[in-house]
Amino acid sequence: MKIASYNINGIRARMPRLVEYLEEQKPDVLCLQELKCADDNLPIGEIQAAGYDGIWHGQKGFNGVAILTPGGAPTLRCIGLPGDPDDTHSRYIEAEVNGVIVASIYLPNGNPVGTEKFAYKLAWMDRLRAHASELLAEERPVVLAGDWNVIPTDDPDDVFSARAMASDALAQPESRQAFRRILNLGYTDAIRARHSEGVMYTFWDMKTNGWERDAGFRIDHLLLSPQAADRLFDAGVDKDYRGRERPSDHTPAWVILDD
DNA sequence: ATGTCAATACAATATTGA
Repeated sequence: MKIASYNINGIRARMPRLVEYLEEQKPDVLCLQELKCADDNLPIGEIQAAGYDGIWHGQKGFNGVAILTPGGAPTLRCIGLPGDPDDTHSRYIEAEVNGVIVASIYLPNGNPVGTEKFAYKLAWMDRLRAHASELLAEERPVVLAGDWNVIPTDDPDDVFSARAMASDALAQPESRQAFRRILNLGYTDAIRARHSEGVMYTFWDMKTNGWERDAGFRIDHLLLSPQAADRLFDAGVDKDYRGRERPSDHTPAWVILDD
């Protein structure tokens, strides 16, 4: 069972990349982030024409998450992260697919540090930790997949330049601690479980010509509950989609679980 | 290294968010 996560950065603008990914990689589950699209404007017909269906939580202009599966939509478990009824951002959707609980997460970016945006990021991560803890109590396979907007370490295998990112919300000690606190509940970072060393970037900035310089970092993660980690067969990053025509600034990351 | 890109409001360019 291949479960992939792809920050698509505008689903309507990226439909060629999305359809190509579905047809070439044939994921059993694809978690999408940054749809930048209202619910009614999602091009579900083209997705269905590619043999997939889905559930989604869109938003006009920015944010938006979805979970796609072949041969019919997955079973929806929840839309929106519990814990703050006033949160209007579409950043969380959760489904069940073949006995596996799968979440598509678009964690707040949090820049610039020191503003309400950074506070929102940390508060959102607190809520995510609380929910992740409740999911663990179910003692079932859980995959928390998405754009976590956290560079886990200063290791060159995680970030092209720790110095360049030192004042960025993605690399702050508070962001990293909040990420570790979720891991420390008992989740496994699937990419590093399978590749303890090696460059595994998932994002290259468009502003700074990051792709051409290989100035990337690792912010798309799939966290596995113990029951999912028991079944971890492989994990990786489909790097070449970042180099294609009109790409997203992210590239997909994935896990394969034993059936 | 202050650059690119998508979406929106608006109606050719500016703003927002990343």
